Amino acid sequence: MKYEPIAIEEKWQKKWEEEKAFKVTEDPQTKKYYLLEMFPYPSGKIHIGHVRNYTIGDVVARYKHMKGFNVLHPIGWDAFGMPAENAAIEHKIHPTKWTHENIDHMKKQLKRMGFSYDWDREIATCEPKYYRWEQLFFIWMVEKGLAYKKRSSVNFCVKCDTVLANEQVEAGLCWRCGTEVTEKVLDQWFFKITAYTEELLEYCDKLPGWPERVMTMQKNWIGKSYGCEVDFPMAEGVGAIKVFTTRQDTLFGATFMLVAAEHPLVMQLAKGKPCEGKVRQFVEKVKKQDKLMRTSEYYEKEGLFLDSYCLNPLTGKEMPIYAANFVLADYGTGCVMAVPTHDQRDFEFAKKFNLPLIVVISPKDKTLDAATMTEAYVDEGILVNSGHFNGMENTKVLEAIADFLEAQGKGRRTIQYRLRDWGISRQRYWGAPIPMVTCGKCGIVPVDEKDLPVVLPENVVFSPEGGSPLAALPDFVNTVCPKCGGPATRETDTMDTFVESSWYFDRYCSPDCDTKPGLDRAKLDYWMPVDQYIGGIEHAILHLLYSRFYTKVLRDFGVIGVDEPFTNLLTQGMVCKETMKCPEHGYLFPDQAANGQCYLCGKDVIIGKTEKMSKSLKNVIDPDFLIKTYGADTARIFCLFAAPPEKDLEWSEQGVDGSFRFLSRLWRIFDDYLEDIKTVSSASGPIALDGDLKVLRRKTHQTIRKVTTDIEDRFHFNTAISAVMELVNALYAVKRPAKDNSTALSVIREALEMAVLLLAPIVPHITSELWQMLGHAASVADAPWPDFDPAVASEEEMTIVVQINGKLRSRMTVPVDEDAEKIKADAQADDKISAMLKGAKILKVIYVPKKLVNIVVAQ
RNA sequence: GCCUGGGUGGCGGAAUAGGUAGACGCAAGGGACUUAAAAUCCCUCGUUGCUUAGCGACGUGUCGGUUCGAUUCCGACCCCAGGUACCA
Repeated sequence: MKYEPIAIEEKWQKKWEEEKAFKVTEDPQTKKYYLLEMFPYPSGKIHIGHVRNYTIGDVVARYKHMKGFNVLHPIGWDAFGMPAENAAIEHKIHPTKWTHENIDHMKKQLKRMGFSYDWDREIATCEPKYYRWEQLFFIWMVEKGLAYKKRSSVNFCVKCDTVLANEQVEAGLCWRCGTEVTEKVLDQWFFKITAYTEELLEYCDKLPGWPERVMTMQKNWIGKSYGCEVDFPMAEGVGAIKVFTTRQDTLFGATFMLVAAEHPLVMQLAKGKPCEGKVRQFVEKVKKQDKLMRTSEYYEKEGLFLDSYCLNPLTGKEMPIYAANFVLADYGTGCVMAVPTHDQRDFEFAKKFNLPLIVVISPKDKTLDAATMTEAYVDEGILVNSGHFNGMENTKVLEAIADFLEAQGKGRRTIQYRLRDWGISRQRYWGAPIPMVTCGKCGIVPVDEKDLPVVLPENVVFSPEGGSPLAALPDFVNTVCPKCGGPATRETDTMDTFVESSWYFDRYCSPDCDTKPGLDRAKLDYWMPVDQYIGGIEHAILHLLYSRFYTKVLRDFGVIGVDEPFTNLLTQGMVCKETMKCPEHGYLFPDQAANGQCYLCGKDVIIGKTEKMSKSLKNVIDPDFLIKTYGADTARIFCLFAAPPEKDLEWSEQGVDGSFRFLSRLWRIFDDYLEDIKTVSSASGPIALDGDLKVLRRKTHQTIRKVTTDIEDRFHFNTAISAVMELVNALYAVKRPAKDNSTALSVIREALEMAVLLLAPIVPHITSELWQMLGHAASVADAPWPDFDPAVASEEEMTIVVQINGKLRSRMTVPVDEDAEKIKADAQADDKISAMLKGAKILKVIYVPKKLVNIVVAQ
């Protein structure tokens, strides 16, 4: 009988669906395991990146189930977001329709992959029954001061009359019409994530199940730094410019002051002075520069003197004040003291504007001359020109200068964080409405809890020059004030989609709960936290940090009982592919660029950078062709075999044949032995064997050991699969035993059964079928994970490598329990070795147990 | 730019606590079976040299260091990828 993957897969998928095979409920008697993969945005079709992510998760879910856990493995849809709105503008299709069609299609694709989801828990974040609770939490956050409004700037295209996402800005121009992007200041809603900074930071060291690198990234993102806030009094008039610095050791060398161009202080200082007009022009120009670019080391440093001076608080010297493009308004105080001798950017600026340089840190081995310096001296050294701090090491003087500033009342120790509050306002349609109302009398008032949800209206018009569709709907905008009953207007901004993804894992625990607060505490207490979260490394900071924050907020509301949402995190690498672009028609899907030419105009396609697969870059591969040609099992094993999960993968179909061939090979050897082994039972316990049967049985148990640790300890499915391939190769190598040799056939049967059990989480369809063919009534998915017998798995001999001065010279085979001294002696007595050692002086002999002997000789 | 990772044969990768570099698979070449093809099975397969059943040199992005011994640890550099707060 031939391996027919499509028929087998459809048979088992139908059975799983009918039986709701993966439906779970709380069971206090069984240990729970909550396995979660990051839910997908319903962009249209699943791509290989999804297949990889969800296959990894499915293997772990199925493995844990076989290990006896009560496994929660849910799926849903991150259904709000910009692509739906873009589709509405470009293809005149309503986001609701577009989203639901995409969900329907992608759901079929996921089911066709055989993933073990509890589909009864499926959620879509665009449904009012989901986001109504988010609106409730929003109101509570407003009450607690955790959500507030403040002025903040956005990218804006005047022609399209719309706010642009960073992704929609291409080289400073609007992606749709090419108009230059401008800055617009709006009143926007923020979540006060900074209220939890310290706790978020503290728990970075309390989550051992997270990858070190993600924690490092989050810590750096929060960016706690210790320093001083120093007052620089204005030379004329009153007041002082406050500056945050971590380098108070260089304070005596501060010779001028830099203010971020967009800082309000800039226009205040220039006001009424001859330079006012030029300053205004400069500020406008800088606002258009990309923030990333303008702070870059290589970007032209620009500045403009504001015709004002402040005083260095320690030297009393006058410092000219400049507006500068390389200082950012939103970090620290937006003002920077410039120390040109010890900061490269300040140095370049000083040279350009011919500003004074004072050396305050001197290297130990030479003297610096400010007049002849060609670059800033940024290393450690001894303080000079720094009053009574002269002679002290700069790294040790930080505390002393901080004390001095505090004593003099000229500054104070402060802690500065890089983390900013989370701006959640979006001037878009396809998102959860913010449940607030503006009343002329009462101000900004929350919608009454009983009036939730504020449902997103359907009857909107989309156009490229649209502005916010919600703001154009009088029926939606005009309402009554919940407080005074007078006329009022609704908030027309919607929430950032990261808000939905900050609590969807809670909702999965009680997806149908329709009583306040939408989360059933008893069920959450059973399932939460997520035991294993799996998703792309690209979410290392934003999504994961926001989810951690939101969890703490919900905890403080008493809605949930955990401090952190995810106990263990696996960040899988991305599936990447080169991008393809037509000079006229923009990015192209792979099948639109056949033969290197655009399918529309025939122009040569430009091959771009290799980047993560995403719909906006169109460098996606639809896995349908894999499933159609080879079946879901091949697609699954191929994705896993290609690389370990945490590694990035540049997409290539090379090797998919090999994966299919392996499954066929497994099938064939089963088919071959099936008649002979049907009636024998699988080998178990100690059996006296020799020859290739002994080798096979040892290999079988070594494979169980290897696969178990590869999955359990490090999720390295590629090496687990290799190990099973080796076992199958060993099965092929065994001489066919006679039909009445039941001992031999029981060993064969054991090897075959173990291969099926070990592969069951990876390729569930073929293994279900083979398991059934062996005569098992129960599903392989419910079979217990096998244990190995250490006695059977152990080797009797080992290979010891013999080196001379670290170079491999010979090998020998010795019993595993051989005495160390005997091994060392035997190594030196070895024919090849003794010949090479003739006349040499042996300095020492190193024996690394079970590995090698290294004989060190005089050269 | 900044923060975080990564770089090993023709290709994907393996080497789990510093100890045999290249497991397993793909591609390629050769052979068996076949009228033939497909499928299958077997063999070879890092580079290079020599006196070629064998023996040696070189080899894990580049350069340097630590060590008896470095893909693994340290330093500098190059390249690639992710994030960079409105893609998700």
